[in-house]
Amino acid sequence: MAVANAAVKILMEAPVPEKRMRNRAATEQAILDAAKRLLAEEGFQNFGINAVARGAGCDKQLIYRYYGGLDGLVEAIGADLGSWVKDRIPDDTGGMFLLTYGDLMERLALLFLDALRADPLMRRIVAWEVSENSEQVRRLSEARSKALAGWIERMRGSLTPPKGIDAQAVNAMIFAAIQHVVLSATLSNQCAGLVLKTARDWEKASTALKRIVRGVYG
Amino acid sequence: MAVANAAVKILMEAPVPEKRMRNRAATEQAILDAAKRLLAEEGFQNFGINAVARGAGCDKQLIYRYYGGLDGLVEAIGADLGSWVKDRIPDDTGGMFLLTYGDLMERLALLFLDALRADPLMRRIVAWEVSENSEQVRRLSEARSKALAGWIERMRGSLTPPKGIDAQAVNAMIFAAIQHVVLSATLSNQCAGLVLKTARDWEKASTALKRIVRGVYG
DNA sequence: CTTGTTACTCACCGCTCGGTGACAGATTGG
DNA sequence: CCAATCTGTCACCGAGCGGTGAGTAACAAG
Repeated sequence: MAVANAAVKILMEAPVPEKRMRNRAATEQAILDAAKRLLAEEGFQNFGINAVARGAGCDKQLIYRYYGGLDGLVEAIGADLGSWVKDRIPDDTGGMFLLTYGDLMERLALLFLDALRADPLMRRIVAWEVSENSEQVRRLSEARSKALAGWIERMRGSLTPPKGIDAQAVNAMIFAAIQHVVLSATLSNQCAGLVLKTARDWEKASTALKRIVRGVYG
Repeated sequence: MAVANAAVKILMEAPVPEKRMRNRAATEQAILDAAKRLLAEEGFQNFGINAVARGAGCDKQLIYRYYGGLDGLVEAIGADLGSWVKDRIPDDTGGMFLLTYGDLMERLALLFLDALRADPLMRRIVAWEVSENSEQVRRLSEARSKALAGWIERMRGSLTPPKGIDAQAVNAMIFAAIQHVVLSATLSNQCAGLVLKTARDWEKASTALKRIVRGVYG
């Protein structure tokens, strides 16, 4: 029995020569990558110690040792979110000069829409934020909020909103709309009766978004 | 040991004379109520057969028998959602005549905002919709969508949107904004940097919403 | 080679989950 | 009266979860 098991073990491990080395840094990275991949692909529902360890191909004990458990790992994901800003800032303003606050917000809204559509991890985090209120998700939420605020700040330049308009409240509504539309469409290809499947459908959404922004800021 | 257990059992059951009767209809209702309560209060995360049975004070076997499992129970909740429409339709138009499509949409938006804020079950369902794509939530989502569409239809009357505007897309954005703002605020008292705690804060949100609607529809 | 330290694995714990089969007591029909 | 049916309870299954303590293999220093 023991002999047979040993034989099986050898046979199983033979075609896997690329065995991970004894390398703490690499293992930590593998764990973090697995966590992000798992969260992005499977969502927060089945996100747990066992699943991450399985995904990283190591023992869960290492997650406790290197990250202090799931909480610490989630925090590490949050820290990684800071890089989101850098990746999403285009070098130029898309060939147009942002003369007015309306120009800026229209561009920000469309950029954010596309960025969120293209980023499954960020989408899962947003969904998590509106579904749970644990300490974990609160820190993650804070990191995302900071990253987003920083992104907007860097894009804003010196433009200021028109007087007489509560831009913070209006912008919150606009960004809320984008987030919910993208989340809803990702899972069900529609939002509030509006089908969002083809590029043509999304054009409609963009147009509506522009119209809303322009309606408020001119 | 067995004798001691029996004694304990008698002692524990003694002060509970209000034993539920043998009454299938009442038990079914108790299960459904418990399910709705649980979903509304705890969210979909810990929503399961065991939890519902515990909440209803009966054995989970009865849920399988009477509803055919969790799926059937969720479907029953969805069927119940139809009553949402009736509860949320005010008899009058709030003392104002809805002369324009803008009037209508402003009123609908504000009504929907308040209704969602006041309805924890509906909020949990919306959060569920953007977090999971199981068959369960898809049916629930469909029921909610139908209820909402019917509600809007009955409020709309004979008003039609202005030409040249993709009202369906714009309205989807507006309703998406409301849903996300309410969800986010419920769990974290803020949305996209906008604090939403006091009635004063919510006034700001309402004002912004009105401004957006009026900006589009005049 | 010996001795520690570091990186990593394994076996096991208690618990809850969804799901099922067997059974007990009340009710009803003949 | 017995028998069937309905309502409800209970014990149990395998599986997966988060978490932990003990052990093992690689490496560096002496």
